[in-house]
Amino acid sequence: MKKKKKNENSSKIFEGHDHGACFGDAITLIEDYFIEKKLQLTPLRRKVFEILIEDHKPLGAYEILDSLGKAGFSSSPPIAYRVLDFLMEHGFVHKVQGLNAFIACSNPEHSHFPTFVICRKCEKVAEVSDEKTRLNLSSPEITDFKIEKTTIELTGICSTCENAEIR
Amino acid sequence: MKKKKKNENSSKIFEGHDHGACFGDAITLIEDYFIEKKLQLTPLRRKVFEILIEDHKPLGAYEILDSLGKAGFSSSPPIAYRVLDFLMEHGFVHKVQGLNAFIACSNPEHSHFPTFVICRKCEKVAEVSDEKTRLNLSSPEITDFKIEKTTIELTGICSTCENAEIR
DNA sequence: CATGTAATGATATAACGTAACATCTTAACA
DNA sequence: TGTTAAGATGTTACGTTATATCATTACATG
Ligand SMILES: [Zn+2]
Ligand SMILES: [Zn+2]
Ligand SMILES: [Zn+2]
Ligand SMILES: [Zn+2]
Repeated sequence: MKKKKKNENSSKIFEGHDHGACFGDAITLIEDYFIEKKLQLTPLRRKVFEILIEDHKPLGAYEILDSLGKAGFSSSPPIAYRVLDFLMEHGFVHKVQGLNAFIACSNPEHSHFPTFVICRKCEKVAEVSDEKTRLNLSSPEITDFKIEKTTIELTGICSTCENAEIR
Repeated sequence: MKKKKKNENSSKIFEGHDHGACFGDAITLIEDYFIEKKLQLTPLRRKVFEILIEDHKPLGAYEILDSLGKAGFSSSPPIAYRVLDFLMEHGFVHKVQGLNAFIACSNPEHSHFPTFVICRKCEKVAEVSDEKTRLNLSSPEITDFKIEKTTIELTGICSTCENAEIR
């Protein structure tokens, strides 16, 4: 199961990738994690995660509910929110606050404080590990505060969209 | 109008401050800015800003609407959202995404990418200038992206609340 | 069987936000 | 000064996002 890490040496966060491998790897990873932690990867939870990892972009709760409905599950709001909360607790899903939407984690192997880079034009979203973009939290202003969770979202325009805008 | 800057040498971001001076300074600042930019600081806009600066904490749009209603203004949703958008455009108000709430800027003199530090227990929120906490955005991952806006929110527990939790 | 616990289902409603259009005010200008 | 255009506010209606609450199912344990 040891695959080459995706985009390891790339400087382009919005590049494509081998999504088949990405999908398979992610499923394996969540299965293993759930077994190890003695959690139930129920059909509902699996389906929600699959919907997110398949689309590989942020989806609103009600979009997820639509998909769930089409797949034969209940599609009442609490269903989605409960499962999403659960998956978020365990680091397999993040919420993109600026879009009121949810996205499968691109790198659940790391315990991390992810940064999301969001193009306002093409609406692509990239998750960047905190190893790459790191807040300077050493300033004395923050020493009397214990950080439990971070929301870091960078909105702007990707080079592809910017080049398109110029002409 | 040259007052000593608030908390200049403090290491505690959740400390109190001279709110009378804070309020007065902020009003003066926004008045001057609006004159300089030939913008209308109308009664409605002034009132919304006063509500926020007075409370000095994040308020939901509907809380603001309540206050507006009590002050004799219309309290239909678009009123608040329009004025908030306007004040945000000019940097006098920020949205705290994690709370769906709005807060007066603590430091509108700077053009900045602010960081918000949010205690989940006492719900106090501090705005920290980007001069203090700065993202490392030099990583090649982000060089093909032009950042226009940042959302940086650190949620956790302040030392006061943590000490209270222990006993 | 009785009880407990985890997960899911279902209804209703709260909270947040916007589109569209009407009315009123201000600033600019002939 | 009256006309006009732009800016600001008001109003209705609606759309979207999220939660509270209670009911049901399934399965484990004593
Ligand atoms: Zn992640
Ligand atoms: Zn783009
Ligand atoms: Zn600010
Ligand atoms: Zn606190």
